[in-house]
Amino acid sequence: MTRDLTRRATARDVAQLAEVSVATVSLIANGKSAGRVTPETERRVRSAIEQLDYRVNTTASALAQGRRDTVAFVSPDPANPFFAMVLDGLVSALNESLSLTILWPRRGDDYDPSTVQRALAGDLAGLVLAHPDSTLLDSISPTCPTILLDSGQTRAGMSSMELDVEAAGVALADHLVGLGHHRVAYVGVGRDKPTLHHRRDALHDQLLARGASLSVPDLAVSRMTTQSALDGALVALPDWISAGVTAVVCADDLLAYGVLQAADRLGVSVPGQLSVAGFNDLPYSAMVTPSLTSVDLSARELGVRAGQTLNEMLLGAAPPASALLQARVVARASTANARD
Amino acid sequence: MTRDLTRRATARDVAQLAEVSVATVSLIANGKSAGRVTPETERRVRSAIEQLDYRVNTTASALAQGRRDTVAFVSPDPANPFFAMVLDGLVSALNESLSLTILWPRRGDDYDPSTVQRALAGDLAGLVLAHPDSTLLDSISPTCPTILLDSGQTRAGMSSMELDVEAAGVALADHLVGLGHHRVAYVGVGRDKPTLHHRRDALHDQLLARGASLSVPDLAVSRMTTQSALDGALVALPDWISAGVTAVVCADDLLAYGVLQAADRLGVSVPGQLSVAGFNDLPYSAMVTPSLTSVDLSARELGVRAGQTLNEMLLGAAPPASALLQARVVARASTANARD
DNA sequence: ATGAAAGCGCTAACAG
DNA sequence: CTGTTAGCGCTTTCAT
Repeated sequence: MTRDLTRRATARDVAQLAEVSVATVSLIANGKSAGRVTPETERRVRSAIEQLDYRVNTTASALAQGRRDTVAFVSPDPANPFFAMVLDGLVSALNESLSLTILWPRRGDDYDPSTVQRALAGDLAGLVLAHPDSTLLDSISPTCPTILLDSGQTRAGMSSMELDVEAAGVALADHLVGLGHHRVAYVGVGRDKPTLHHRRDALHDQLLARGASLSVPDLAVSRMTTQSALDGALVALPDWISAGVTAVVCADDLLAYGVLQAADRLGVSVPGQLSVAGFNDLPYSAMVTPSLTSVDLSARELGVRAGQTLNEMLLGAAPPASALLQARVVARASTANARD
Repeated sequence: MTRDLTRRATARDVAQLAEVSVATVSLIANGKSAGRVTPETERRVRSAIEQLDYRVNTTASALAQGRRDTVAFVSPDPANPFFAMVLDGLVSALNESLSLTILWPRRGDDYDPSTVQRALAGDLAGLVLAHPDSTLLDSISPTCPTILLDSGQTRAGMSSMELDVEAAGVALADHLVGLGHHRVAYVGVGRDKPTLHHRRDALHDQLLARGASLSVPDLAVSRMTTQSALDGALVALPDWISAGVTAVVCADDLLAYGVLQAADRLGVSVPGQLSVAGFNDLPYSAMVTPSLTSVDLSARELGVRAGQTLNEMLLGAAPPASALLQARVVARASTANARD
């Protein structure tokens, strides 16, 4: 893209100034001078480095060493705090020497093969795919250690890191049924995301096992946004109420915010008349929506584990078997009992 | 970091297979073959490329061209949605051929010179610094086009992109005084962030001009988090009330959430008894806190503009004068009048 | 202890 | 039209 703005000093410049060879400069610049270079020369070189503000060119260095040092993170939606949390974990866990580049879909809701191809075009040390579509996974073949995050599926040659949706289903069903809820509505997103289906199914199974159920047709909104859920819930809520629904579970807290908002507008009291719960506890849920029950899917932890795993794999460790992360229900203070 | 996992095919491999020279491969792989190569050779080469799953090594390519194609974004806190919004804008605006790498402080609240050094170590096409401390700015010298976001200051050789805090102060003061508020409290963060001081001062000036004022000592919390504001507000709120304060303005919506929460716990009704406002409208504020007034600082737009500016600078345009972005007050439906 | 030299994989003149 | 050649800036044997 750009060439040569205030050209940076090269190792040769330093070598010339310090009157040594580039090899020597290289050694010193990389801290490998231990007992291989006279203190005196070292001093000269360091001074030259400082004087010229020299820094090794990582591109050239990487090429010479045949080394890759960048990990790519691709996620569907930067606006969803879930991915910000994962990213946070990932960045903090990744080895210092690795740098992270992120890719998001240029436009639209979700990323497609071309987004991943953009990533794969660079030569990466590792690749982290958050919530990849199943069709997407079929269309790519990994060229570097690849980690699937919460994809709800596995693929040969890639490691998976899953949220423990089963356990979440158990915990949430326990919680809801324990409060006396039997008729539950579900709000999901109409996309082919295994993890989202999985959340729903796990919950449904557990509800059934406890004599409760998802007793009305799911509300499938088109986008994973609060607005989308608000619009949908404004329409669906009256039906739910008249069908005797006392609790609604959302595939994500973001959707739950919309439902809460709809309830507010329609004069449905939460949690008095209707309990609202969501998967994926967001950082604001606790502070802002005291009436919301969330299932903490440990998004940040997901990122941390992905980072650690990548560190290990890049050091030569074998790709681990799929890992499963714990989930737990965060029931807020004012969550009330169902009254029917 | 890593070497040689399933070695990728090189241009030479392709050349050998297709029985042409690497130069020809290079031309074709870069779409520069227009009328410079026989359809027949091109076909052979393309087939070889496909067969070997060849992709150009971006590291080598970048080195050969003396080109930099990565832009670094460094921000203090991944958990703050403000930066996620900026990032969103940045990614969507940046030229396709540029890739974005992000850096966050390894630990702690804010980034320091070492974080920026980590960025500068790579050779970057551009650098975007969000909310840099003033001391930090003094300690670095840019080696590539550098853009300061909402830093509240300028530096030679770097361009600045500011939120229009003055206008925000006017709008917010208009709004509050229009509702009858005269005694206002302020919640800030005890850090040396010019932009934050600036927000406060702009508001204060405008309040004074309208016969109102920040009539109690600021609450300066230690971290830019909801929890931090909650803790602080639990202590300060009673004092505010007894001092006749009817509105509180926070340096960020994140803090406002904490104040809202504190009000709830202390039985102070919002907006009946106390109006709460925050700078920097977050995506959830509208949905989740109908009683909060926010000043939309157009964070995403900030990222977009930074991206566009970078695109232009990398194409050779001169660094623009500091740009200023519009702000507007988002007053939610239930914002009530002050009653005193 | 230091330097010379051979690449890393690719691109960009320049020849033919 | 296609191949040859000379680097990009750095690392790394291997001599000296």
